[in-house]
Amino acid sequence: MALDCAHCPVRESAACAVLTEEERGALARAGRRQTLQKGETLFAAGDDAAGFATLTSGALKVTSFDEAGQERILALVHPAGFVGEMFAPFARHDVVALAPSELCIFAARDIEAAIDAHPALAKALLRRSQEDLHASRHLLAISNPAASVKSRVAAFLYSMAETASHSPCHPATQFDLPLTRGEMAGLLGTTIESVSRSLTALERDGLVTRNGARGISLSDPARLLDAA
Amino acid sequence: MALDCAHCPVRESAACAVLTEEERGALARAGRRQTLQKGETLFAAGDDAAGFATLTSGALKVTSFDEAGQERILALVHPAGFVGEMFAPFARHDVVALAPSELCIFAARDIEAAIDAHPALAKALLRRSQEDLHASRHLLAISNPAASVKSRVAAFLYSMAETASHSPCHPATQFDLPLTRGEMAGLLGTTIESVSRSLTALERDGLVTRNGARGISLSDPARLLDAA
DNA sequence: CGTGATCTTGAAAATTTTCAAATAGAGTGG
DNA sequence: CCACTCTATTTGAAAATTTTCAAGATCACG
Repeated sequence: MALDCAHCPVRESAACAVLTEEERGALARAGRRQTLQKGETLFAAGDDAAGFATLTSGALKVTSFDEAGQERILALVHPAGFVGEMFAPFARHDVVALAPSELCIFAARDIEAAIDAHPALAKALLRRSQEDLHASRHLLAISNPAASVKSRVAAFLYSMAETASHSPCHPATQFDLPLTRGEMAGLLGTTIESVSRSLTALERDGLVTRNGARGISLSDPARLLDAA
Repeated sequence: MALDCAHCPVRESAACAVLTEEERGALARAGRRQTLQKGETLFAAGDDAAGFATLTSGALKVTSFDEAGQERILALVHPAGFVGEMFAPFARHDVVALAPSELCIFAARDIEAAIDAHPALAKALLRRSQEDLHASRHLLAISNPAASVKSRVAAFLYSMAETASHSPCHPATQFDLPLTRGEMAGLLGTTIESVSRSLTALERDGLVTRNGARGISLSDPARLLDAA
């Protein structure tokens, strides 16, 4: 399906927002729209012709598998996020939909041509890449094995509260987790059971209220940050 | 001290290599050379006027501290690497020399002007940022708390063997660790003692030979990757 | 309302950390 | 050049955390 930027929910915030109408139109003609069901794979590690994509709705995970076949989630991608390994000859990680998702996908050569043709796009992608780098380092910090599982879960909940919030400075006090227990375990480097026990403990401490398996309420999100 | 690109050891590989002689000269006049002793801080978290730097020799670490004051190493920077948080209003992490180091440093506004003036520079920085992102995700994968400390140490040694090698595809079989046990622990999210015990165990398994505290020999580096 | 999947809880087993002490190394001043 | 001292590393044993294995409890949905 061709792209229709006029109705794109992330037209203000995605990297392509820096282009003029005409430039964006030209890029849009090169790309196409794709829908993914929960669990479907966008790119698989080893693909040598993987392209690039901007997520317009839904959520993705970037994952790797260790020798034992254990999945580790390396990144979450939210709407307006951009995925694809620029300058790498093939994809090094799997990218899978966490929820029903819509994307604009582009062939590698089209993105490269657009970068060369539109300096503003290169700069916008640089900005986004730096944000991804920061997010990756943040995940590295909150998944520190030296910290207890409980504090890792608490730090993750705080991050999710920030992500769920639409105001930039204040975390949301109520939201639904986009991940299963197993995915949270894969992100934090622990087990389903330990995540579950940590949530129970945080609830017992009065830091969190659970509404079903996915719903989270936080009366004072900041207190999560100094949870043991 | 002013910059002298003609004798720069990374003039072929750093981001500025994509500039013409004249462009690079102009940028060089805006920057200056700085030397750091081991342990000295280049940028500190919270600095609001942190700039940017290309490392020409030595090694740096990018670190954060958790609430308990525990250091976590988020990244290692090698020669030709570029540090500085573009698009962020202040530095979010500390950057400290692991060894005597030399750098070219630039003010934020000069780099921003150069990005706008030279599209090739924006593209080169985008490439480098993507490499940093990949390195960060690789660290996330090898420091997975779900894996045993021994396998994390083994994966780290393999990474260091790749870094130490000057041929792109084959890891070095002999090299010196640039990190103390404490720094390795901070990188892998464990303790000094556990790192030490893991090295002893890997040596007992015949995967590694130690020469003093820092020297490492690997008869078959690839075997490290499936070390339990 | 089943039914399968996801989540929670319990108790034993395993790993890792902590605390304590011994050893090895690097640098210094005699 | 050697003894000394300070730091970094290794090793040991107990304590703590986490994982594993095994059931239950809940939830989403057809």
